[in-house]
Amino acid sequence: MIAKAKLATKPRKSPSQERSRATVDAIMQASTYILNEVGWGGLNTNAIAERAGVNIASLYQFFPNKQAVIAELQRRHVTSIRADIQHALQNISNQPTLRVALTVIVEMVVKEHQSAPEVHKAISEELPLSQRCKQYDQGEMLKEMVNALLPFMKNVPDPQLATYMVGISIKAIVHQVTNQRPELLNHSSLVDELVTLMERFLIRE
Amino acid sequence: MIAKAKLATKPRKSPSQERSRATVDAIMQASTYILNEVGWGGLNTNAIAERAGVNIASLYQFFPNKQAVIAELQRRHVTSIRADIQHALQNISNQPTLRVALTVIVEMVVKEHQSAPEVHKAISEELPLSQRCKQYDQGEMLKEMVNALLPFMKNVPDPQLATYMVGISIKAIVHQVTNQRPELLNHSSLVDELVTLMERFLIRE
Amino acid sequence: MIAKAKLATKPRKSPSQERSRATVDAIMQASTYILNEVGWGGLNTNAIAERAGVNIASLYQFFPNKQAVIAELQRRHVTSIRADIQHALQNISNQPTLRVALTVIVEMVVKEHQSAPEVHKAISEELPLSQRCKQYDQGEMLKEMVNALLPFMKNVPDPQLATYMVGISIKAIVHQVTNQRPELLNHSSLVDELVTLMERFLIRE
Amino acid sequence: MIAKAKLATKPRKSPSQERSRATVDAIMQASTYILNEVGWGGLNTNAIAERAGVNIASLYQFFPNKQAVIAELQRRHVTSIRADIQHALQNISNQPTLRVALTVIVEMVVKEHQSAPEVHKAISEELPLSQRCKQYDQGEMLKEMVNALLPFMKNVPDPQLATYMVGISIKAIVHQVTNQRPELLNHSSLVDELVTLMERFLIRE
DNA sequence: TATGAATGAGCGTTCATTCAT
DNA sequence: CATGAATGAACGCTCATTCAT
Repeated sequence: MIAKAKLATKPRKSPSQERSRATVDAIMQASTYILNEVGWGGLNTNAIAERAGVNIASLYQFFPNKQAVIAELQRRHVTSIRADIQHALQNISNQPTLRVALTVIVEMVVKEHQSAPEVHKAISEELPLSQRCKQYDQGEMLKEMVNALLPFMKNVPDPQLATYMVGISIKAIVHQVTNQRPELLNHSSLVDELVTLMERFLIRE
Repeated sequence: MIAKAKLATKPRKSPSQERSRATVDAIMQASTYILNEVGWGGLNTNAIAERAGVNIASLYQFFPNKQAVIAELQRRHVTSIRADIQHALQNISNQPTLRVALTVIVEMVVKEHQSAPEVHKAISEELPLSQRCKQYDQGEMLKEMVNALLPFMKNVPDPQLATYMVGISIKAIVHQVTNQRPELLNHSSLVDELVTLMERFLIRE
Repeated sequence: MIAKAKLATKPRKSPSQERSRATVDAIMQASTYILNEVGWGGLNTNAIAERAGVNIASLYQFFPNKQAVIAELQRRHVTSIRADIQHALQNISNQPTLRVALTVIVEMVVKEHQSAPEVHKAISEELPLSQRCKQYDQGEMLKEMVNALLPFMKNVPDPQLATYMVGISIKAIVHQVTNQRPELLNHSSLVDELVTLMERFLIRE
Repeated sequence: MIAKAKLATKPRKSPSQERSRATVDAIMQASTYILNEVGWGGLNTNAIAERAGVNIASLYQFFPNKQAVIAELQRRHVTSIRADIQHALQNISNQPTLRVALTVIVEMVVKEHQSAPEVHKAISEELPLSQRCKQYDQGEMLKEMVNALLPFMKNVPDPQLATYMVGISIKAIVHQVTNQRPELLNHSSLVDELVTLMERFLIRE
């Protein structure tokens, strides 16, 4: 018997009282802990509740189902970095040179990975892609990035495509480096090289 | 109680007769099917056996546990593309220009994604990273790529790092495009642009 | 592949409400029933839960595994008779003659076998010895028995050994008689003869 | 669902050929090994066959089912010691004194435990009693023992009962000592004391 | 409302036994 | 007939979720 289901992922009620918020926070923290220490296979609602120190029935008073817990986990992470992202993107156009603009972007992505590395790692490495919130990976920033970078480009036949490629590359490289060779992030040469990779691609002379 | 365990993932018995090889093949095929149609969450040994049309106990005569089934799935995929990879890598140095060499590499990666796209997608998008075989993601090809590309580079301060970055970028972009915008692969412009991205990074004049 | 494993046998949760105590009791009762009616081979957790009228998952909320159920079964039986044993042992020294003292002991053992005969039979005949709780067979009472009987002995070269032998004999005879020829227990001659066997061994004139 | 079944326990065919005998022997040896090293819980036909180095289907050509394997194991053990037992029993009446006669019996029982200690331990400690062949525990020797010992008894009100008790005691003590304190068997005092226990019970002056 | 208890459905795995070459 | 393969029926145990106090 093979079946697939879609469930509501909205939190059941907004934690208005302090007590409630603490409970939800504990659930989020516990979920992150388990994802990192045990992995996706160990992430079950009973374990989350136990680790969080809340009763399993309480968990279900704040979340309609397991999916909602996972969704909230991602929503929180996205929210926590969205401000940074927005801020960075808006500043890009004001930068004097492409090099500076790209540096801003790269550093933003790095920051994104370092702000809550466990959460990020848990989400990006343990959650099967089918469990991911659309918003999470999907760069809404793409359009904004295109607009921001367009003025700097020279001889780029398809700016949209180029931006797409640039976005993917930056994310992928920063992600891999963060998880496989974090020591490289300390040497500025990585950021430099990343910026160079993009710069030479977007300005072709 | 939170615990993590590692199990042997080697096949239990290698099928010697043809009948059993068919059984194992059916298991592999069924696993792939389920990963694609239902996702990681629906991949359980009973479902695999049922879909494969074999008894669950037969599955366990050839695989000591579920992990081993998953591992074999990955092993087979890696094996099936390793030949192509080896061949491509050995030919790189013989290419006249960097542009041609890079094109060979990119096309190899594209081929890798297209040879068994469902398997590849299933493994790379559904399997939590902690379930992946080490060999799978690990680019042994990195060293070889460095050697092959080194003669072509100009003004690259850290060829090792550059190659690492190039490798990640190509994989990431081809992967994302394959899964999100497969129509782009038909227009040669993507490959062209990818090659351009790399070429301008490795030859800086 | 041949392997042996030891698992924790401590109860997982102690039932705090009355409802759950009833559940645990039902599980114990069902286990005893199955051991008696079907035997060790039929003692599986699903059957226990079904017979107890509780959900299988409930069973596992109070017992971490099957072993724990079996262990608890034994623990309860031991506990239920320990009081009698203690009481009897403490009274031995106060008896006027060896004959009376031995009678007390024998009657205690008989009582032990009759207090919960099904449980006792199930445990002692169906449980492979490797499944037994250490405490169960282990006579802690040996030391106490030695001390109690010592003053009565005459010409016994090794009182320790003699007590050991006496203990084994009483248990074995009562056990076998209980299970094979229970009608003998009604005739007081058996107890008499048992006492005589011991008396003549411990007082040699 | 609770059910109980009785199956035929006769070997399917007598191993006439040499090859066959070797196979059966290997199966017996493997069963004993597993019983001792893993216990009753690990004794399954697949494991037996694997350990014996024979195909599982071959096992079922010599034994109709698992019960038959177990039965044969016991039958062989009984057979291997029956000669000794018969011999000893027939000699009892010819002994000059009760003390010598009892010594013969005790030494016979000791020998029985030492002749194939693993087999004996496996059968007596791991096999649930419901798996035992009737013949095994059941002393047919009882009647013979009564007859043999009767001439020596003095003032024993119920010789039948006394013999029954004596038989149980000897077996139980030797068994326990063998398994718990084997070092005691070397000191002759144990046998001496055992004989004394019986002697003073059967001759009351 | 917070909590201990409960549960249906199902998953990973085993085992006694039979089939087919 | 010896062997690899196959299988039905369980069994131990878990998990997402709900009930009841």
